[in-house]
Amino acid sequence: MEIKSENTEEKKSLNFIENIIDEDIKTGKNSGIVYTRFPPEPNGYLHIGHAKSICLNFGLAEKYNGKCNLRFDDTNPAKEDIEYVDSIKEDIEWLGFKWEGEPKFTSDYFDKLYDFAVTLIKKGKAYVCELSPEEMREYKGTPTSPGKDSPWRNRSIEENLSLFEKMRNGDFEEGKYLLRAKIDMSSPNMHMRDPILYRIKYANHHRTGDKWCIYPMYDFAHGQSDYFEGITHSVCTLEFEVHRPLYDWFTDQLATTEYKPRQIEFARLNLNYTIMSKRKLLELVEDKHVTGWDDPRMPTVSGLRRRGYTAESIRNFSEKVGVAKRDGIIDVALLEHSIREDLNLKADRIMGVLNPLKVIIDNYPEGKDEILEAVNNPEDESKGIREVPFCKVLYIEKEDFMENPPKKFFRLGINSEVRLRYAYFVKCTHVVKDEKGEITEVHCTYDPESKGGKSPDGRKVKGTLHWVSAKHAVKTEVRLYDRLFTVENPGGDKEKDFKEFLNKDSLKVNESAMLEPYVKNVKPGQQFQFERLGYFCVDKDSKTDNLIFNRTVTLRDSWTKNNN
RNA sequence: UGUCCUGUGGUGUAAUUGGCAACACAUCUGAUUUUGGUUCAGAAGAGUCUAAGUUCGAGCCUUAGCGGGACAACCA
Repeated sequence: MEIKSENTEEKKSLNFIENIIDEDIKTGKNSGIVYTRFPPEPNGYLHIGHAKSICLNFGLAEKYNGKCNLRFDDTNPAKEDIEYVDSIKEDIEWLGFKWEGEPKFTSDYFDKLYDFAVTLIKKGKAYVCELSPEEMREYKGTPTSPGKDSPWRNRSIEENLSLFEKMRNGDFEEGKYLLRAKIDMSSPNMHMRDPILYRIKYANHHRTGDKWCIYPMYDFAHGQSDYFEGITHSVCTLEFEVHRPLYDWFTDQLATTEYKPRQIEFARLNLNYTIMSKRKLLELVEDKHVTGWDDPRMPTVSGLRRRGYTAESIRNFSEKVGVAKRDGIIDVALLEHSIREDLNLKADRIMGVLNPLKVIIDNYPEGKDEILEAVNNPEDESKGIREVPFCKVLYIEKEDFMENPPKKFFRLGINSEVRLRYAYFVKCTHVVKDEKGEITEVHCTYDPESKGGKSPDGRKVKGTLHWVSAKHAVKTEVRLYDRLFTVENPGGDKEKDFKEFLNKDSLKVNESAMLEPYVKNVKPGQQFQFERLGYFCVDKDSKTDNLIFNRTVTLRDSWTKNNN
């Protein structure tokens, strides 16, 4: 009793899907197997909402010793493209997940699905309909009023069989005929009102080419694909909830054993100050509001990656947001917390000045250089130290100097003393201004005894500033990103287009930041903390002679936050 | 004038199945600090949408309301 807590790892509460799986395992459903799948349509890039789904599906498989397939839901050749297939694979791998075997494609099952359709026709459960789109709408009814039977609903099985075959053979023009399931036109669930199984589409498919001119609809493909692959838990988002009876209807027709996949719906991820709709993201790309799918302001996986988000931070974030069935909006602050938490431990620190202000140390010998030592990462001693050059003329951040500072300003002001990190204590004596009254030089004296930043006589200073030696500084481009939208829910306004809420200042390019010479041989993708400023990563377009850094996120800042 | 889903601090998720509402983020103090970062200590903030009922006891069960969302693409 007294030692019982030893291995009583406090039980982490399960989400509702895990509860369902636990129950299924307990009752031996589907032989206790857990097999999930992530089924993107290759019509756009993956975003952070997909990342949540990926973490969920692959995570479930890992947790329960199961498997997870990657399956491209490619039943609509008009919208899909191989470019998206490739980016999706790349993103999933980057996130750190491995799908079972080869990637699967719904198009792999076109033959099987066709055969299944024929079987349904033979059972009298499907028919060829020739209602026009307008008529279809009319016959379908509305959510609050029942539909009515199609006049083509009672063709003979032979006729249906022959018409369907002609549809497949390309004997009809596009849109002329449809294959529909015969279910119930008066069902309160619109999806059960004789849903469309196949439509004619003379489009070249990115995998099957011109082999088919009829393509199955989502509802006629998804559950069946799950079934063909042996999926046990088919996790999808809430909007498919109303499709579930249809999912079950088809898989019931297919099932010959005890095995049957089960669809479970959860609430998709929403983030404030951003949009998650693929259509809208595509619009931003096409209208050039951003530079591409991987623009660092985009909530896409590739955008976040370029912005400097780590896979681990995204996985942690997905864990933190949880899984449930109620719709909500997550605060981006949680995402930002996740990346700071990760980078605080991983990113080496360097000093860089975004808005340089020249500092001249009057009592420092002209022409003298010194090499100072700086700690790379105070959170990780194994990262060691590096050398930073120091000399008479330096740059500090403009914001770090005020002629008439308010009382709690710990930084540099006339007659005040601060520490230059890893260097010396300096005291400002006077400033030089240009004709416009702008400060152009800050003159200081330094205390030679305080080398390394240690107070020689126990004297304390409140502020520590980052700085860069002017002579050694590397001028670089730094891209400062801010949220893409100015309002919390840009997609939520029924009157206004979401693009009206675009933040005009979401990108500020600073081409004259000064960085310590350590950055000379950085490579794209490398990440750093610029001390006191934030986390930055080397952009993919960065070149040795033309460095480009992206700001991933600022450091938490309790000073500016409380002062404006 | 329908069907389905869903209502717990500012936000998101819990409460091991009926036992005095917990965790994270955000917020605010204070300490430490060669990053106004990190870390540490602490505070404030919900009585669980409403009403009635069952029960010794309800966030969990029942009923009725109310709020939010989804569904009428030959999209997924």
